[in-house]
Amino acid sequence: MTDYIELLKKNDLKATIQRTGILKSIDNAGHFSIDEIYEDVKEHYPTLSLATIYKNIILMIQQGVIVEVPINGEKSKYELKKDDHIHLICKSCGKIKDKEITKEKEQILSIENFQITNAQINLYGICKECQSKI
Amino acid sequence: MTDYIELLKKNDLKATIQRTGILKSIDNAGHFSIDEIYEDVKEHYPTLSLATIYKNIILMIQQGVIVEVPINGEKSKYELKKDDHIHLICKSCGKIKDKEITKEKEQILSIENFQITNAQINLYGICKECQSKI
DNA sequence: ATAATTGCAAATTTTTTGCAGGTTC
DNA sequence: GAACCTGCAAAAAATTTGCAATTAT
Repeated sequence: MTDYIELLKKNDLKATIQRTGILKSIDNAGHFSIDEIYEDVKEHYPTLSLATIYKNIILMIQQGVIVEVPINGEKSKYELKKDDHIHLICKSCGKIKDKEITKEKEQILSIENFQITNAQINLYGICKECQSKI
Repeated sequence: MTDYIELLKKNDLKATIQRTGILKSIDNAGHFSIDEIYEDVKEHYPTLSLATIYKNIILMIQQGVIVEVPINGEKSKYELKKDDHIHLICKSCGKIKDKEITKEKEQILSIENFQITNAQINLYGICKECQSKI
């Protein structure tokens, strides 16, 4: 259970209840879109406005607290920043699972003459659960 | 030089001049956003409307002619569909380069219990040219 | 106390839609 | 000739902005 107040302050952002709420929501879900965050946080905090979410998503990305996860054909989702990892995106149920990037894989991805700062790897397909539903 | 008329027909789409124009524009540029396509095609075809581009991008993705390339913090770009490959996206100049995924790399990316249909790999960083500009 | 943040409403931007006229096969 | 496509204008959806009141440090 992350301390969101600490996380915000560490990144030069004031710890408002809206921000901790947004972070908690994203963290619980793993990956959440703006609208999903809005619906979720509003439950506990009905006065929250969409504008506040938009402003804060931008800020928190700038400060490196969260990261955008663009998804084909959908609105982007957001996740807490952590080490680069692979997203397994199920085209059937829509769930997103994280998978660690091993040293081996990292090695393979490295490329001459290009200084990589961060990787974004989305693998689209059918997850185990959906495979067995056939 | 691809035959866009053939490409469209093969994928059950009528070969209109707007569609071949859009495809040519994307193909020349490698990766283009809706707005970039619009500005580009309008040069030769001033009556083209944005609505037509939107409609056709959706259709051509459905038919597998083109593919969406989502970019962090920007509007998506689109490219002609081809074998999965890596996008090297320079954070300094914005240029996108394609890099082939070899069979061995593909092997290594494969994951148990997940049936991959397509991969989307974006590596963000600084390209060779921008590195030497320092 | 100060500077930053919120939430509202309005403005802007982006995307979608309906439809009459035109085009492709 | 039938089915499909285009471009327009209008509608809807998504995002940004300005500002007065509130809140965090």
